[in-house]
Amino acid sequence: MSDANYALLNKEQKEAVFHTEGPLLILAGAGAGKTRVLAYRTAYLIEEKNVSPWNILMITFTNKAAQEMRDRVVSLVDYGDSVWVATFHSTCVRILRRYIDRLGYDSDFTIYDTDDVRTLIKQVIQELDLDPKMYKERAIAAWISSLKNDMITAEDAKKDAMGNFRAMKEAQIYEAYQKHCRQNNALDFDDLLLLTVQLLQRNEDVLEYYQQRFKYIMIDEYQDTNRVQFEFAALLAKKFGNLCVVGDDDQSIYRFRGADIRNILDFEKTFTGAKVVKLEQNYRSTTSILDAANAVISHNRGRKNKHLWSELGKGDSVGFRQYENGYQEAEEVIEKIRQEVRRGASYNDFAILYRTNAQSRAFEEKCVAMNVPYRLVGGVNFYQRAEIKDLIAYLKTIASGKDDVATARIINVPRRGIGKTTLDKLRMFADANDLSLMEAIEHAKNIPGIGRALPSLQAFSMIIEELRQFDGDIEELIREVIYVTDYESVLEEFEEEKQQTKRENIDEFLSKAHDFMAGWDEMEEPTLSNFLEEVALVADIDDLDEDENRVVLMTIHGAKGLEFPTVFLCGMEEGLFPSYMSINSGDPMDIEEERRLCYVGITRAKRHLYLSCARARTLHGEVNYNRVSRFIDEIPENMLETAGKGGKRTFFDSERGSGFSSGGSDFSWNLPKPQEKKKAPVTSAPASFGKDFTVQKSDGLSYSVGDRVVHQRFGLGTVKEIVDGKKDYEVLVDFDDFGEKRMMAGFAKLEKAN
DNA sequence: AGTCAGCGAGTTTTT
DNA sequence: CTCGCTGACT
Repeated sequence: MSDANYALLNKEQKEAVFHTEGPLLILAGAGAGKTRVLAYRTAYLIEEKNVSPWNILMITFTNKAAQEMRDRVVSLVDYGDSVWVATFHSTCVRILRRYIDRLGYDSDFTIYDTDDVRTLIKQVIQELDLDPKMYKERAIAAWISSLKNDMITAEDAKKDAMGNFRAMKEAQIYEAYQKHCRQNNALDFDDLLLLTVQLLQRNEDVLEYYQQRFKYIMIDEYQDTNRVQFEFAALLAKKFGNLCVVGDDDQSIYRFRGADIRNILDFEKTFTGAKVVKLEQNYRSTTSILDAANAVISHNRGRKNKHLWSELGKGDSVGFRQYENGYQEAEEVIEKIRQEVRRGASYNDFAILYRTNAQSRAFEEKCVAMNVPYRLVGGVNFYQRAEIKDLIAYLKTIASGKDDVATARIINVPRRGIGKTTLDKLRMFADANDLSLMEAIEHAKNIPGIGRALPSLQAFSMIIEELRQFDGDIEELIREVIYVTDYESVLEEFEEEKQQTKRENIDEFLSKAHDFMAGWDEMEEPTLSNFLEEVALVADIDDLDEDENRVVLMTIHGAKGLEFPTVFLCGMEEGLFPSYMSINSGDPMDIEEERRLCYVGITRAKRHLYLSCARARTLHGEVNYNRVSRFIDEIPENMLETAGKGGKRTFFDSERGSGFSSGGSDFSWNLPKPQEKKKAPVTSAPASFGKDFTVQKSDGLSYSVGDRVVHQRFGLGTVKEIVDGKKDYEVLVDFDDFGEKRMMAGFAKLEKAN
């Protein structure tokens, strides 16, 4: 009947699963099976305790984790898909969409990412006539975020700032920023949580409704919750008290983002009578790897005492190498991977982890050069790329027009001769008449002194109006935006290679829109604002597909919650990891956080762990000479396999037998001697890197008027007309099932049908 | 009024 | 090295 087999659980796991009533803290070490415990606990509640799936709330940090959890629960128990599994942020959005009018916002609010926030703050600083050198939007944004995380409002900040000039100015920026957000009907990430808590606090009926609905609440990664998140959970759980949190204080790595480790450390104090279960058996890693992890983390103070152990045997020793520079490090790591693949390993057995995104470049270059397929996670978030943000800004403006940040972004993209002066006038006019920027544009002819810009503004206004009338799905709408705005001309300003990347990104964006439309039956409705919301709340990690046969490159932060057979932890250098910032801050807690990060990195490895660093590293065009990281020193020497007696100096092809291997493993660190190495046979690496895409050169098309062509989405059709545009062809196709469509050849991916 | 070129400054991790 | 801004030019 049930697929949940509770006998598979160990003693502690059972304890956690069967303890359903009252507050419960599950301290789950890395790889101790917490996802399984949460999924089983949910199944148990539904099957054995007759709890309705509808009454269960599970909160995770990423959409990916939520999806995995949902899949797990669905596979275990009937009606598992009725359990509310979501991230903090999307949970809050869902609540706010329904009730935010109680706080004076419209329910079609847009969501600001960090970029939008900075743009707006910069604008506010200007408006307040403050020196941008003194007040940097980056720092102010971080400051406002941390206040919001601690539930401190602008009014509170102003009170606290009394008598302090600078603090007063900063509080004013906060206040003005918040005012603009409200005018633009926009919420930043922190608002999503903060406003939800305020909503619940101020509206007894809403609170009552959700308390009643979520009788059982579970929160994953509890060590990374901040003050608002804590408040949100505590508020919802207050009525029934069934709050189950899972976390590991040793894996708390988001203090910089406001996470408060005390949430987990003080759980028992806050929720009196809480039961605590410790999961210390690790099912992921070998003892060698766990020993190294334990050795490092034991240097931290103020942690809950626990000791991970494993039954998986000793396994290979942890390897360590110091290379001359970052390029060499990258080359040898990639070469090692190639070697292992030749011996039967798969590319997706490997992850290359590093502290900062800047380190990814060397690895990427070597992957390309050495024909190793890879997947880069992180860096600049896909949706933050300029061309994508432009298109999103168009969509936002089309959808509501209240978001001035979006409108201002695209008002002159492509160039329409609407410059700073005109923008300033528009802003003044909008401000004086209580209009949005878009509304001001629509009334441009009433603005005195608008001068030559008037025709351009009217043209812009027409374009937006036209797009608002457009009848079609989101993917088609985006194509239409590109077409009617002549977005091509924006791309053409860049050099060939960059254009290429940008086109790929736009293609990917189109296919995401397509997927969104295709998958809509699972969601409420495929509206534009739903699409924009989804787009705002995705994290890089969310679309990592572990089944893809590629080496994964990402930061250690990104790797939390994941596991790989072989992990390369690179850049183990003082100043890089731990970071320069954390060493210089003077706050020992900063170093402790770095140490926890190191612990997270180490514990991602299942079978093989290779640590490495470089003597010299080029960063922003400057060469730095770094000492070996203190974290390496914290691992007893006998636990590390270094190369030769010179140890840390040598590369892995030094002497025979001095390689990274030990314990009779079939993996070894020995490489071919340099001369053999020159032209290693090309492996079976698929010749695809990064994203898949088809290139459609604009010189010459494979089809002509009258030809039958196939479109990815619209199927078969007949080419009616081809117009030679500036750089791309504009093609008119009469599709059998969809009628006539006009499209840019570069984006349409049309193929001649036979 | 808008655009372009040259100069200076800044760079941890991200829902 | 790349982004963003200031100041000169069209």
